[in-house]
Amino acid sequence: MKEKATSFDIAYQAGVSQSTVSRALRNSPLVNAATREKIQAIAKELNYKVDKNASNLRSQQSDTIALLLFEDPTNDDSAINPFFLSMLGSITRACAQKGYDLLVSFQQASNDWHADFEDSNKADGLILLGYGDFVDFEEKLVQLTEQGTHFVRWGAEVENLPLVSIGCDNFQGGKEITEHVIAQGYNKLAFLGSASSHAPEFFERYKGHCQALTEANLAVIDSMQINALYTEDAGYKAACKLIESKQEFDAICAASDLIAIGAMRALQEHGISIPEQVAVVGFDDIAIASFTFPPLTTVKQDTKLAGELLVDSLLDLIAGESTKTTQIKPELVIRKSCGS
Amino acid sequence: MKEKATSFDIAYQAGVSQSTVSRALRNSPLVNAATREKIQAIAKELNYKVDKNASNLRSQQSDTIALLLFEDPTNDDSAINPFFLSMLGSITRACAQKGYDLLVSFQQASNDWHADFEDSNKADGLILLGYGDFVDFEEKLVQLTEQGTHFVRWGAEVENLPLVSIGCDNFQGGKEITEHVIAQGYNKLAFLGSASSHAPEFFERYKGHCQALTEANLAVIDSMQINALYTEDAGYKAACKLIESKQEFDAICAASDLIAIGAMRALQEHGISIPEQVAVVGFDDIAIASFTFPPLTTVKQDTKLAGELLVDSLLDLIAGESTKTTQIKPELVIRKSCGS
DNA sequence: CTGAAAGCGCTTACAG
DNA sequence: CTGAAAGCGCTTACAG
Repeated sequence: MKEKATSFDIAYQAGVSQSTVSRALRNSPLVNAATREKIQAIAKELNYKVDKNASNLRSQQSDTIALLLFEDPTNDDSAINPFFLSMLGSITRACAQKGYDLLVSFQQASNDWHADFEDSNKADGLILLGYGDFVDFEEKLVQLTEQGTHFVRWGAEVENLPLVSIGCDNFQGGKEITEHVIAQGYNKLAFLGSASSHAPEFFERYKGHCQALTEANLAVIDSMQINALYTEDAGYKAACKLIESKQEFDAICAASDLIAIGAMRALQEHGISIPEQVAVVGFDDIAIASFTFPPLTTVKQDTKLAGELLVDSLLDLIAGESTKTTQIKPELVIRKSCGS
Repeated sequence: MKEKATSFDIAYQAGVSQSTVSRALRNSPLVNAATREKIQAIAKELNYKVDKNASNLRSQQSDTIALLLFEDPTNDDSAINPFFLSMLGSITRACAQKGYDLLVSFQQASNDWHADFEDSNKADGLILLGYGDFVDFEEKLVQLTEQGTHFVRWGAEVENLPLVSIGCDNFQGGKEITEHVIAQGYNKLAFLGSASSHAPEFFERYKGHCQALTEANLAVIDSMQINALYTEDAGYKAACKLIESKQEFDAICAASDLIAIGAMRALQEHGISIPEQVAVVGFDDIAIASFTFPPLTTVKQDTKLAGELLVDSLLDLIAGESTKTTQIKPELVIRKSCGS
């Protein structure tokens, strides 16, 4: 391995000062065009790259964003939730487009994550992504805000907290899909998914669900809401519980696609046909949803748009401009798991 | 926002020198236990974090790995290949376990990527991931090697090149699944996927496929191999081409799950039943594979293991130790798309 | 066990 | 348009 060239080496070869090299390499208009070209040619020849550590140290910015992905700690070793994986993909792209590097890091909600990347100057700002018990989070988010850390998060809006969030209009999504289910002629609907402020997204979806029920003059029955968090397995178990409860139901609204897929598995094992006997709908529109049998009717959250909004908002924040919390419009995706 | 504390602030408060602070914070045994604790307490109170740019600059290492993901440029804006997304997930986890940060970056094969991250000292080493025209790559890989860059790549081994690669035994995988297809009673097999050194993984799978054919005394018919690269759409088109060619076939071996899924769509549109009239098998075992209809028989590449091997090998390289190219054993996953 | 000092490789006022 | 110099915040010989 050759020794790495520094700006001094280039300066020496070009017969100019190191300052001029630095300027030329950053296309400063303060430098003579001919000199600049000469310097850049030498830099290329020497395979010179600016040392990011040095330049970041000096300029106190890193052109890097850190993405903190919070994982369900119960879900220790299996695959990442496909929805977040998809978000990760779109955020990566959005960063690349803006010329930012992306540092990806998994976190447990319990960790000391709230004061790491930006404080250590490795990143100019943070994107927070992931489900998790929101109540546990809240305190740390407040702390982040107080420290003046630049960050945005994916998720439901939080009252009384000046956080910048990008999220889906979960209430509206939950309402629309429930309306669709009802319009298909089903009227004994169960909801699979937690409904508490610990999981605000699910809670909002549930509230939308209830609203649609009420507007259709259907009763909201507490025992028809069964807790389930995040995973296919949780959906499977919740559906089994529902079946065992002997309550009558002809439709399942799941708080996520993964839960819906687990519920479908439970129904199929019990010989219940979808959608003839029981309709199933999900939420997210992960890639898998179009390949289930029958294909899953669901609510699409546009991850591409979400990734772009997240990155754009964060960059605004870093630039000292103001941004606002934005909600993405959910979009009904009708396939075969609910009615014709 | 409070001013960020530096090691000098801590030194001042603790009544020691800045050198001692630096030592204490890195748990150097050279420092008195009581002093160390005092310093660490103050650091915590001040919310002090070591400035990574400064420490990296000084120590010339970053504890960061860069993951370069090469994308099929034809596939400009759609989702990332689910297989690579899954690899990304497992690499992220593996890095976290080793205490390394992960910088993720999308690249076009044509870019000047081969001399960026490590040379700019943002990362200690690189992981290269992605399909792409391998012939175009080769030259850059040679260059990387010459520069002494630490890197490992996911993919087929390359003859005559001293690269560290982690890959699947594609030949063996292609052979085994073809044997399975034949064992199910099919004997007019088509192969959907490119078969040239531009896509070495697919090529190896095809060679394994041919080997199995030959061992079963079945003829290898060139026109039964149809080019297709990476996407579901490519698989769809290739299958249509096969159907239009009027050749008789009773099984499709696809070079990847995505291609297989596209092929299934084409068959279904033509009213051909799977697996009764035509069997379909894939390669990769992406998450979607178990949800297709019928569920896809395929070859699993263990992405979790792959991610760990990739990271471990790279860290060995960075540490100056030797590593070797490793092949992961493919594993047959039998579902319903091929025989009972 | 501790401190004074050098230096990692840049960027950026400042002076010309 | 260019150069000499300071300094970003650490780590690490060196000396004690």
